[in-house]
Amino acid sequence: MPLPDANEKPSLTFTISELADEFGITPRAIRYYEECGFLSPRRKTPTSQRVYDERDRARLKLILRGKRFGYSLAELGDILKLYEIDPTQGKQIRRTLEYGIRHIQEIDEKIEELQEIREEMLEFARSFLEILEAGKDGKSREMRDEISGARIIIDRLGES
Amino acid sequence: MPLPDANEKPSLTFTISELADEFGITPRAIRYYEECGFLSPRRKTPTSQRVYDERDRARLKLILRGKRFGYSLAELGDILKLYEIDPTQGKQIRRTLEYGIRHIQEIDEKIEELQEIREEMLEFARSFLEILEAGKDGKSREMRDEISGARIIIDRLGES
DNA sequence: ACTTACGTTTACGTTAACGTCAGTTTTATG
DNA sequence: CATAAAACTGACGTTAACGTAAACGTAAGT
Repeated sequence: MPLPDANEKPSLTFTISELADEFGITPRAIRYYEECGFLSPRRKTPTSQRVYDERDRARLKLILRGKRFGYSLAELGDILKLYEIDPTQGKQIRRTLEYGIRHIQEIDEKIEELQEIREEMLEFARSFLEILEAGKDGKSREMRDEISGARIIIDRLGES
Repeated sequence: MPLPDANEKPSLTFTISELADEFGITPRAIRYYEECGFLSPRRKTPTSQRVYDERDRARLKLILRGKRFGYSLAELGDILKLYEIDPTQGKQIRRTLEYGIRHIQEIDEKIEELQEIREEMLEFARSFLEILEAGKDGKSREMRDEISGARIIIDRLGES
């Protein structure tokens, strides 16, 4: 008598609107990503509801993260492929690894650029603030408090 | 007799296609940004050629940089406004400064997120590489060289 | 002055990434 | 079992961000 396997993966699953709510998007968007071939949730019958598992969720998260950094869905397709390859299939392995490394280097460049932008913004805010501080004598008490509050925040931001 | 002012700013100027070439975009795109109100190059007559100066160039650079990080032109509009305000106009100053600070904090969040992604990618590449190394006995000399080359690169990427 | 390359405006075309119905079918619940 | 809530499948609509073509003016070299 085959007992029901107690070792069944408890792997949680999600409905389409659960994921949509969690990530602040619409079900339509999720279906669209499937149209593009980026997701392939299970179904009991070909017409029944989509069942998303952790893996699907992770992929969706990746997609949305990529979008926040300005990647188009087409570009994200390439990145997603990285997570699909079976490394025992020793054929395109080299290309895959190279692509992965290049991708990491791209990320490094983005980080550097962001740090430059950060410095610029900070510089801008500082000079802005200096002008404010120079003319604060004529200002109200309230205004002077605002200014010194901003000074504290900006100084703190300048430390990291 | 007014002499021609020898102190004229040598400020370099650019044509539309000079900028387009430099940044790898089309003149059409640059005109479009002007349509959106993000650029306002000088002209000798209202119908003659556009003359871009350093300031215009800087703004364009900012726009393109923003786009690379996933901002829409609409969002970039807000950021560009930051660079326009006259800080002697002590009215919306507080809002401006607050917006600037918030923007820096957003950048910090993006940097953090990128660092997380970087770690993930690196982790992925490492485990990928380990599988390769595990089965390298049966591989050709050439293949083994590839693998150890990748190992060096990935180890180096893991240090920073 | 002539040509040639570049610039300008106007206006319509295009593509990605969904939004928005409408009509139908599943799934959950009293 | 009924019925309401949620999902499904087309299919067409929309918006941002340009592309592209036509028709014309202008600046620069020969």
